Amino acid sequence: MPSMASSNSAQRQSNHNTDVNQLKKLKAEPFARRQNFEQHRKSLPIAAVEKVLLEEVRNNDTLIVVGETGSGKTTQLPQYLNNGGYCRDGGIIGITQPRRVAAVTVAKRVAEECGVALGQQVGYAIRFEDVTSRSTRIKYMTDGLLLREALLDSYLSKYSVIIVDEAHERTVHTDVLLGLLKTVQKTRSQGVSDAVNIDHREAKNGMLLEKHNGSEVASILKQCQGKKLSPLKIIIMSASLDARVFSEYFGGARAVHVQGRQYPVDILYTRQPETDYIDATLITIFQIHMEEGPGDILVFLTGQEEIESVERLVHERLPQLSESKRKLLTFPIFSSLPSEKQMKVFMPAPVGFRKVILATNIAETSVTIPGIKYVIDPGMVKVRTYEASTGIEPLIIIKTSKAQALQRSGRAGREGPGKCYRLYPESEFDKLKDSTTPEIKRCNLSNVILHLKALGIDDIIGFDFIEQPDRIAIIKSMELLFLLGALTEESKLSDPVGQKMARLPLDPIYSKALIIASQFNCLEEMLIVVAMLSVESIFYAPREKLEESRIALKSFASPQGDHLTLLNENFINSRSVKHARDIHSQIRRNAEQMGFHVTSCGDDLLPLRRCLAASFFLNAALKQPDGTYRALSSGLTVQIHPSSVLFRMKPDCIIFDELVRTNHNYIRNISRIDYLWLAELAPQCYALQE
DNA sequence: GAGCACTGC
Repeated sequence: MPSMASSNSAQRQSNHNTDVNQLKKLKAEPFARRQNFEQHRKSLPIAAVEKVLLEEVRNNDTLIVVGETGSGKTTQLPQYLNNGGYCRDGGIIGITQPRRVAAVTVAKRVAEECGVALGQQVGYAIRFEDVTSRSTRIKYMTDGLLLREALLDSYLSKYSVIIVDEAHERTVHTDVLLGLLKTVQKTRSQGVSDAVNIDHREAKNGMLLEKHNGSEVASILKQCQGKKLSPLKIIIMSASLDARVFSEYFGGARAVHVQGRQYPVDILYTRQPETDYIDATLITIFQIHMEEGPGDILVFLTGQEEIESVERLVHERLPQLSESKRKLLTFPIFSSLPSEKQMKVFMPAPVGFRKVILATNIAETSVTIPGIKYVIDPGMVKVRTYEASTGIEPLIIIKTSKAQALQRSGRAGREGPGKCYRLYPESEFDKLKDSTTPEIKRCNLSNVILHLKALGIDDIIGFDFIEQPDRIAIIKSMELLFLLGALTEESKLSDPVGQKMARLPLDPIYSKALIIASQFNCLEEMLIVVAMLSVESIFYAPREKLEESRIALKSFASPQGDHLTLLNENFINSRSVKHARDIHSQIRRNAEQMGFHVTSCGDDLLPLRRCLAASFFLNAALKQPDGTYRALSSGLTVQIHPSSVLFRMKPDCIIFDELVRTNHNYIRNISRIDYLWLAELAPQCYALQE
C-alpha cells in the first residue's frame, strides 16, 4: 500500500509538533492548533487532488468522488468548495450523512479546522437539533432531514452544492434523495426562467414535476418568487465498489478516485466450509489469543442471542487454559443494549488483558472501537426483509456481501496492520454478491410514496429510482395509503388528510391516528401513545433480573391493553424514554402548527380506543375458538405476544401495532376494541353483513 | 409463555 510510508511519516511529524507545542502552550495555543490542523489537512490523501477536484466540479454539474476510508473527503471537500467560491452568493454547501453522529462529529471537526464556532460558518442539522445560523455556509446533515427540507422548499434553493456522502450504503433516504436531486438539478438548470414566470394559480402544494413543458412546471413555491435560482452542483461520494452504478444513473457522470489511507489487513480464509460458525468462531478466538501478539479481537455475530451464547462459551472454556493465559475479557455490543453497557467496549483493557468484542453490525459503521487488531468474520448477517403479500417484515440470517466483508475487515486496519479471519473458503468469497441489496428493495414503501406525492411526484412506478422497487410492493403501499384516506381514487394526495400525514415525521398509520384523535378530543393522549410506539420498547429486562422486571412491569398494566399501559415509568431504558420525549415534543409542535387542538379526554379513555380502532383497523384480529387470533386483513393466524398485558385475557376483538414472525406469528402492542366499531369507523374496509 | 439486525424524519 503506497500511502503507508507517507502516513507513518506524517504521524511522526505531528507527534513532534505536539511536543513542541506543549512547551509553548501558554502563549501560542490557538496559533499552534491552527498550524497543526493545517499540517494535518495537507497530509491527507485528498489534498493532492484539491485542484483537480475543483476543476472537475467547475466543469461537471454532477461528480462522483470515490474515496476509501481515511481519504479525508468528508471533511476536506466542503472546505475546498467554500474556498473555491461556491458560497459566494449566499449559497450553502450541504453534505448529507446516513447517520446523525457522523453529521455532528464531522461538523465539529470541520468547524475546528476552520477556526470558527460551531453553528456559525460551519454547522449541522439533525432531527431535534439545528446548530446552524444565517452565516452557515457548510452544513452537515442527515439525508432524511434534507428530504424533509425539500417538502418546504422543493428546489432546495438555498444550496449551491449538495454532497451525498456514504452513498454506497444505499439507505432508503439516500436512494430517494438521489432521485429528487436529479429532478431538482434538471429543473434548476433549464426550467428556472420559465418556472419563475408560471401563473401562480397553477401552482399547488409545491409541485415538482419531471416534465418541464409549459404549465407542468407548476412547481413554484412562494419563496422562489423573484429569486434567481442558480444551477445545482451534485457530488456523490462513495466507497469504491459501485461507482459505476452512480455514474450511469447520472448520465455517465465523471468519477474521480481518491486514495484512501488504511493500514494493510491480512485476510485469512478457512480451507473448508464450516458447518458450525459459532464453534468455528470460538476456536478462532482462542487460536488468536494463544498464538498471536497483543491486540483486541472484534467478532461479527448476527444478534443478541449469538453474542450471549458465544460469551458464555468463552467463559466456560477459559478455565481450561493455563492461568497466565486466562487474561481474556469479553464485551458484548448491540444497539438495544443500554448505553452504560455499550460504553464498556471503549474502556482500555487492564494491562496484560486482551479484549474480545462480540458485536452485531453496529460495529461495521455506526461504532468505531479503538485497539482492534484482529477481526473474526463468520460471513453472516441478520437483515430485515419485506414480504409484500403479508406485509410482514421478517428478520432473516443471510451471507454478507463482498462489500460488507471488506468493510468488516477494514475494522482491523485503523491503528496499525491487522488480520481478518473469514470463516469460509476463498472460493465462497468469490460467490458472494458484490453489494448488499439496497434497502428500498426490501422495505415497506408507504412513507416513501407519501413523501414523493407530497413533493408533487405522482407517478411512483415511473419515477427514476436508481434501483426500481418491486412493483407489487409499490401497489401494496399505495393500497394502504388509500385505505387510510391519504390518497384519492386517482392516487393523488388527498387534502387535508394526505397533506397532513405527509407533514408528520411518523409512520402513516400513526399520523392517521393523530388526525383522528384531534377530532375525537384525545390528541393529548394519542401524542403520547404514538411517541411511545415510535421508539424501541422502553422496558428493559436483563436476563439475570427477569422476574424482578416482570413484577415492576405489572404495576403499569392497564386491563384495556398495551396502548393504555404505555400512557402510565424501574426497569426502564432511559435512552428510549428520552427518544420518546423528543418525538413527543416534536409531533406536538407539528400538530399545533397544523391547527390541531391538543385536548385531553380526561379519565374516560374510551374515545382513545375508538381512535385506535379508526386508525389501526387494518391490524384488527378476532379470537378463534382455539384461543389464537385471525388477522382480518391478511387472514393470517396470529398469537398475542407473551409480553402483552392481554396475553392471558384474550379479548374477542383487538387491534395491534405490529406483527413479528419468529416461531409463531406474534402480534405486539394490542388494545381491546369492540367489533362493531370497525364497521362504524372503517366502513371502507368492513361493511356490516346483513 | 417469547427473545428483535441497523438506521432515519
